Amino acid sequence: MTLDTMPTSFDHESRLLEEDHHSIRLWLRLLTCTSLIEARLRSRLREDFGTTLPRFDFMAQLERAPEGLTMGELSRRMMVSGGNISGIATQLQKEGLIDRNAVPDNRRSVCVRLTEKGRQHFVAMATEHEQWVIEMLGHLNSHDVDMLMDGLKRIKDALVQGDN
Amino acid sequence: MTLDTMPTSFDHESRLLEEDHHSIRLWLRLLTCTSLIEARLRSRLREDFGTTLPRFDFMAQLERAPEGLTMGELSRRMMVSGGNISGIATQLQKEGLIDRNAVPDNRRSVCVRLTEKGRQHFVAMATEHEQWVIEMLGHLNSHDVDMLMDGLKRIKDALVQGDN
DNA sequence: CAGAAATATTTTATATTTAAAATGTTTTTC
DNA sequence: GAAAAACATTTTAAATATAAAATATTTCTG
Repeated sequence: MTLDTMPTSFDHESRLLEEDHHSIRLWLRLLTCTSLIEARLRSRLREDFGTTLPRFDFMAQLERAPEGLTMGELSRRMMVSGGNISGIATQLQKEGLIDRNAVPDNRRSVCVRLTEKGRQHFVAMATEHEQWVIEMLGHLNSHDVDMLMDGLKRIKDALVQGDN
Repeated sequence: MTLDTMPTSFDHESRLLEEDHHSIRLWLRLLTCTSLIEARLRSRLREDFGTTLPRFDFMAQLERAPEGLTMGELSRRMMVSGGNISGIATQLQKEGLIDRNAVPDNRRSVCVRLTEKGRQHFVAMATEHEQWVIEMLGHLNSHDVDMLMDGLKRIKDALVQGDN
């Protein structure tokens, strides 16, 4: 390295260090917001409905797919392990909120659907759930929401893009 | 309700419904981004260092507080239960990465600190960890980062403000 | 200052989560 | 078409998480 390149090099270095911290700080703030919201939803679901967030999310996925989903598809959409899905499904089935059926053309797969009882149960919870989220995020003006949606989309796209 | 107020009322109604969905969609996107980042950090920590995210976070809190932290303070900062903190501390202490000392003026409290071995171990991990976060978020330009930091701060402040 | 209330941590019991192994099924490859 | 590879789910074992009870200490209150 020559003397006249050093300042430039240093400049890059310090700019890089700043960006490093920006990334970390953004990540920590993202994590804090998510944890705070999650904790509140979790305790409300427990208090008001005696259920858990994973169970609610499981049912939410099924409600959006009336024709049902395979265990693997649920695992991917909820971004949790297959074993986890398996455990939650066993519980919900025991309580008569979902059913598991064979898939005609693939005997490895299992198709999970909400039962009518499960659907009704979910709709009651979802109404409240939506209000809780609005209580927490509804104060943002549409400009802020759009900015956040946009920035987060950029993060999400980059993450699912460069997948590893 | 008179006929001439109906359109306005309907308008409010539909605008409200839209905002509802905006809140839910924002929350889901926030959760997706956090889950994706968390999953990747988790697997890298396991692959490269044979450790877990909670243990890393525990040590990260201590590294930022060289004078040490009480168990309760750790619990609050990490936003997890005291029992959880207690369990992780037992592990890390067994491995010689932290120590627990009495607090002079309050015999109920325990002061946890990184040992020198723990500090060195953490610094090695943190260097890599920072790079992983930069890989995931470093592509954002400073304008996007500022917007996100700002919007997230607004969310965070509202959450810790109206605490329940 | 004695009893009550609050605080800090640990322990216990239970549930959730993950990774990895096990099992069974389907597809690919040679 | 048989063996190998890939896929889908379940089971298992270990770590993590919570709430609630237990223990010990400190502060408050009358």
